[in-house]
Amino acid sequence: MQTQDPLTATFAALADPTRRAMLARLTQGPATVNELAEPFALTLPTVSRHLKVLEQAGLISKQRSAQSRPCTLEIAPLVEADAWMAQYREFFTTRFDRLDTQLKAMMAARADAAKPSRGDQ
Amino acid sequence: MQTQDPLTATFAALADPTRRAMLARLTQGPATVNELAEPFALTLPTVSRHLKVLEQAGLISKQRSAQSRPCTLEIAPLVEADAWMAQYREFFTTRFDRLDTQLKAMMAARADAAKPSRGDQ
DNA sequence: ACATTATTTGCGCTATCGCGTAATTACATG
DNA sequence: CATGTAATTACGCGATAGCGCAAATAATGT
Repeated sequence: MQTQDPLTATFAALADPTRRAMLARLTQGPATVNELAEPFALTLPTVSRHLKVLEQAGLISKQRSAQSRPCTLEIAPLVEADAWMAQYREFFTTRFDRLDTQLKAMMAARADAAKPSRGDQ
Repeated sequence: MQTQDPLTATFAALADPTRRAMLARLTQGPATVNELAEPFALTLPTVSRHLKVLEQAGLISKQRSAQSRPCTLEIAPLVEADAWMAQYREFFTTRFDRLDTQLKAMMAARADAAKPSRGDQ
C-alpha cells in the first residue's frame, strides 16, 4: 500500500461494506478486534487487515488495554472527506435550483397550454 | 466489476485522484472525453475507462453531440454519499463538544496549577 | 465510398485486494 | 514456566484495477 494522499486512502477505505459496517459499529463506542469481527462471517486475520486499512486511513486508532486492542473511531478523515464533498454541495444546490426553475417554467407552460384562450391581460 | 451497492461504487469511484480531478473539471460544465483527458499524462483508452467507472457509479452521464460524447456531472450519488456522511456528522460534532469540554477542563486545571498559592477563596 | 475525428474494446501485463490457513507475537494467569 | 487468549504476520490463491498498445466502432465531412 504505497503512501497515497489522505482523501484517496479515506475513500478507498470507505469503498468496502464491511469496513463501513465496522465504522458504524464504532459510533456506539470503542470495540475490540474480536467484537468487531463477531457480526461477520470472516476470519480474524481478515478482520484485522480491514482494521489496518481503516487505521492507515486514520479512520480509527487502536489503544492497548491488557491483551486486547480496543479500536476507536477517529473523525479527522471524515471531516476532510466532508470538506471535499462540500465543494460539490454548492454545485448541486445550484443544480437543484436550476432544475426547480426549469420545473416551474414547464408547469407554467402547461398551465398556459391548458387555457390558451386568453390574451396577455 | 460485479454489480455492487451504490455507496460502494461511489466511494470506489472517488478513491482515485484522476477521477476526482475529472469530477472537479465537470463542475465547470460538460466536457468531452478528449477535453477531460487533456490535463493528464494518460492515453485516451485509460481516460475512457475512468469515465466508464464514473458513469457506472452514476456520477456522470454521457450525451451524444455529433462525434463527441460530452460528459455531465450527476449529483445523485454524491447526495447519497453525503447522506451517509451525515450519520457521522452528528457523531463528530458531539465528539468535538466532548473534546472542547475536555480542553476547557485541562486549561482550568492548568490555571489552577499556575496559582496554587490560594485557598478556595 | 473514403478519409477524419472521437471514443471504445480487446489483449496482455503488473500490482493490489480480499480471503483463508497456518504460524507467530504479545500479554496475562495458573 | 506452561497455558490460554487476543491479535498480527507470513504465505498462497483467485479476482480485480489500472495501464499502454493496437484494433475496432461511430459519426461526420469530402
